[in-house]
This record gives sequence, structure tokens and C-alpha cells, in this order.
Amino acid sequence: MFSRMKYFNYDVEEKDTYVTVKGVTTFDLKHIFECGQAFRWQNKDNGRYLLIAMNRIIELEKKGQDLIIYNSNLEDFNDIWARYFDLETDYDNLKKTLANEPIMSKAVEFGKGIRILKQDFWEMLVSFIISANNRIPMIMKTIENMCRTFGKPIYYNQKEYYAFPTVEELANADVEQIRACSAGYRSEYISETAQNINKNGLDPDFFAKLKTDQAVKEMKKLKGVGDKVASCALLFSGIKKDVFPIDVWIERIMRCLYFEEKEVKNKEIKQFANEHFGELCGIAQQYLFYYARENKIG
DNA sequence: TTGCAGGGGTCAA
DNA sequence: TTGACCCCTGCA
Repeated sequence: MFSRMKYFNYDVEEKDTYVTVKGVTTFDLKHIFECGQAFRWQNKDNGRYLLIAMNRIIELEKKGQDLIIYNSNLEDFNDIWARYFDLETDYDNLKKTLANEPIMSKAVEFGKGIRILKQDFWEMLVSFIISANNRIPMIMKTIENMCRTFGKPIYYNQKEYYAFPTVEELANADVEQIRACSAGYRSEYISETAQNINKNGLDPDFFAKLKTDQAVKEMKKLKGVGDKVASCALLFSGIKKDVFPIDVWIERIMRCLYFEEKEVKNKEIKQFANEHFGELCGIAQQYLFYYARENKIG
């Protein structure tokens, strides 16, 4: 079995159980998965990354400018992964636009293979509610526990993995069961938000059509969702590119690099980001975050 | 071995 | 604006 297609500038080929996308630039698996936007991946010792997303398991490998997606086919590439990896966006061009001053130049160079993923909105919302007052390894553990407890099994290579729980699955879950996944005081937030959404729905298009500030404001009506969580959920599901999530790392690096170590309010940081990075402030935030965290700046 | 400090967003007062 | 919330890691 061998078939091929064209997607934008990419030649895409399917063979056996994998898909090869040719001519992929600005795509580094470490940068993409380890920059804090995704939680359900494993760095395999053979250089591949295993990803659990969209009710599927895939393995990814980058060989030169070839991106290889194992355990997949052209249909899934078309329906899911092309959008998920935001392959229609020209990151080479976008980086040139952003890197017009020395600080951002450095951050972009450091994380040059980053792409912002367009992940499932519901999954992002719950994941970032869990992220509040929490560290990345702990967030990943809690999410895995929740998937194992409430999600449907997916089988791959004789191993059992679990899909991210649906709205209904979490809405019907007992708060104490959620707490048993080490979600702590966030358990009530997750339960209440799941029940709210199960009743009223969660439509990405509704938020996409709103002005960004308004979208954040609407998101904050959900329990456990403040500025940071709302911004992250909108950014990492590809709904808004012009949000600027501010956590302690971003606050530190912004103060250190742009405010000469002076005390600065989040409101000022946000305003600065909007003025300097404009429409691209979401991706700018991601370069800065990765740069700050990996280099322990601040 | 135990115990304590540190880390980190949102809510409610 | 401030304290409480939870749980893991690192270190004494």
C-alpha cells in the first residue's frame, strides 16, 4: 500500500502504517512538546515522541525535513494532524516578523522549532485548570491518572493507553474520584466546570468569534478559570493567537529582559506584549517561556 | 527517617 | 489585596 497527496507545499506519503510529510521546516519535537503546551507525550529513547491525542496514539520522528507520523494514514493526516500541528501556518515567516529586536531574536533562535499546537479545547481547559498552582511533572501525573480512571482505553503495540475523558465522563464522575487522581482542591473546579459544559456546551467557534479580551472574560465564568488558564486554553487549542498568558516564569523574564528588574503589574506586561508583539503575542510568549525556563532566567 | 520550605493560579472575603 | 487551597520535590 502506497499513496500520496499534496497538502499546501508539502508532499505527503502513506506507506504501511505511517505517513511521511516532506519539507517540514520549523518543527522540532523537543521544542514543541517540552515548551509547556502539551502534557500527554513520552520522549522515547529511539528519538521518537509518543503522543496521545484526539483519541489516538501516534509516534513522531523528525528526519531532516521529513516528519514521520507512525500509526497513522492519509485520512487522519488530512482530518486531524495537519490542523493539529498547524502545518498551514508559515512559521519561518512569522519568526522573521517577531525577531526584529535583540531579545526576541535570541528567544526565537533558542526555540526555533516551536509550533503552537491546535489541541482539543476541552482537554486544554481541564489540563490548565489542573495546572493552577502546580508543576509540570505533577500536572502530567494528574492528567494521566484522570485518563486512566475515566477515559476509554486505546490499544497500541499490545499496550493499553487511555483517551482523555469526555465532558460527559467527567461531568458524571464523583468529585472524590477526581480527587483520588491527585487533583487536590482543583477537583471541585473540574467537576463543576464539566457539569456546566455538559449542560451548556463548549463551542470553540463561539470564543473564536469574540474579541480576545471578551473571549477571556467569557471563559472566566467557568469555575477554576482565571486569566492565565483562560489564555492558555484559548492559545493552545488554536482559537486565539493574540493572548499573552502570564505565569511566574513570564513575569520574571519580562521583568528581567524588558523592565530592568523593576516591579511591574501583570496589566502592564500584557499591555507591553500587545503593543510589541501584536497579533503574535501568543507565540512570542511561548518563545519567551521556553527560553526562560530552559535557561533558568529570572 | 522525618519534617519543613518552596513552588505555583484561582477563589472568596 | 490577601490568605487558603494541595501535593510533590529537595534538602537539612
